[in-house]
Amino acid sequence: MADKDNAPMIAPLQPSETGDRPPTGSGSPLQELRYLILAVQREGNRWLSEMLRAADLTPAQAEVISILADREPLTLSGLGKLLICETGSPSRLVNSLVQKGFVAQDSHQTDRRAKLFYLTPNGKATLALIHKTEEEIDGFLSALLFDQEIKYIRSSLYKLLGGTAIEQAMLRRFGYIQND
Amino acid sequence: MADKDNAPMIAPLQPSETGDRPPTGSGSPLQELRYLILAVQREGNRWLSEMLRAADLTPAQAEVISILADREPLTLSGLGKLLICETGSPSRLVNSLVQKGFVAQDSHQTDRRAKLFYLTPNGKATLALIHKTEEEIDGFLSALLFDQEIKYIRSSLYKLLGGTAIEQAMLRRFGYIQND
DNA sequence: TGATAATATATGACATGTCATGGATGTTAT
DNA sequence: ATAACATCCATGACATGTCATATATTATCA
Repeated sequence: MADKDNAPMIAPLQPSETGDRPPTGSGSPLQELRYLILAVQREGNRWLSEMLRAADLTPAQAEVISILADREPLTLSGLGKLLICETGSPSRLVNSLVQKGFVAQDSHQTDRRAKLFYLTPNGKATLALIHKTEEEIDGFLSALLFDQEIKYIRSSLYKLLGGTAIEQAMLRRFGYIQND
Repeated sequence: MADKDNAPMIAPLQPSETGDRPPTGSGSPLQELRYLILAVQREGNRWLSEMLRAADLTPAQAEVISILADREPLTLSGLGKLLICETGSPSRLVNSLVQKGFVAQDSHQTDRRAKLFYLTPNGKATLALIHKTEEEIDGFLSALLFDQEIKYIRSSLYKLLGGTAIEQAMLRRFGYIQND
């Protein structure tokens, strides 16, 4: 619009709102991939937030409830080794669920430093929406991606996690590692 | 404190730290994919943070500088249409860069609501590290992924963004849309 | 023109994510 | 036993991300 192909030295008088595309294409395909992963994560998180709002849950909180439903009781430390959304010990995240009445705690039998967290009945009640949400996501993904594509992406992305702590969390969560 | 009626019926005598793997495998391959994307994004962001810390920049701040380097001057609104890391108008994000002296602003010629932001010399100086960081990421990705894998992932992930605002941002950033 | 809607920006509010620190408790090595 | 070390947890600090709201300015149109 504002740019003429034969007037490269002259700054546009009415610059387009998002500027001109850089001449060389500053983004390599690899940078594009990096931002693409960011974009999908962000967009997915917004969608998830919206769906979980009906249960007064954030995506991170829903991940905690989901994990507890499968493996309670867990300590903060154990939970931290399973969470993908956050590293370290999820003190505040779990506390927000205690505040909401979805999670309660017991003292640990043999380690007075640790607490054991488990779902309350109200917490378990949120599982209906969480599972419905997960199914909706499954439906969305399987409508857009062939099984073969999913396998390719899965194998490629696992390569990128090679050797990291979060890879261990993924493997613990999805069945390749029994425990720790 | 000890046992409530909603506590698990049988407390494991020696619970493993991360609990037992759920019998049915609660995560479908599609849920695994969802968490995998989250995991890669998180791990990448931590790595990026670490590398950019030498320039006192966060990943989001580096994205702003990168975009401005290619397309300055931009308004907040124009920048917001190009940013992947954040939706809406990045007031606070850009302000943090003004505070650090990496970005300055002019008044817009024809719209008194808008401001035009551009890089200061100090801001341009950070591009050396930003580009070095991007090259390091490119090297990492190309060492682990074949070109064909990158194409597959790219095409699959773009499908997931179909019709969203962030897809427009990706297209504007990476050359499929000239302007707006 | 005048009223209405749309846009650009700023900011409060809230919940993350990440790192660092510190206190309490448990484990290990001597 | 005990001193050194490691682990569990809580919390302060900082920068996001997201949404909602408020204000100023511009665009639209009856």
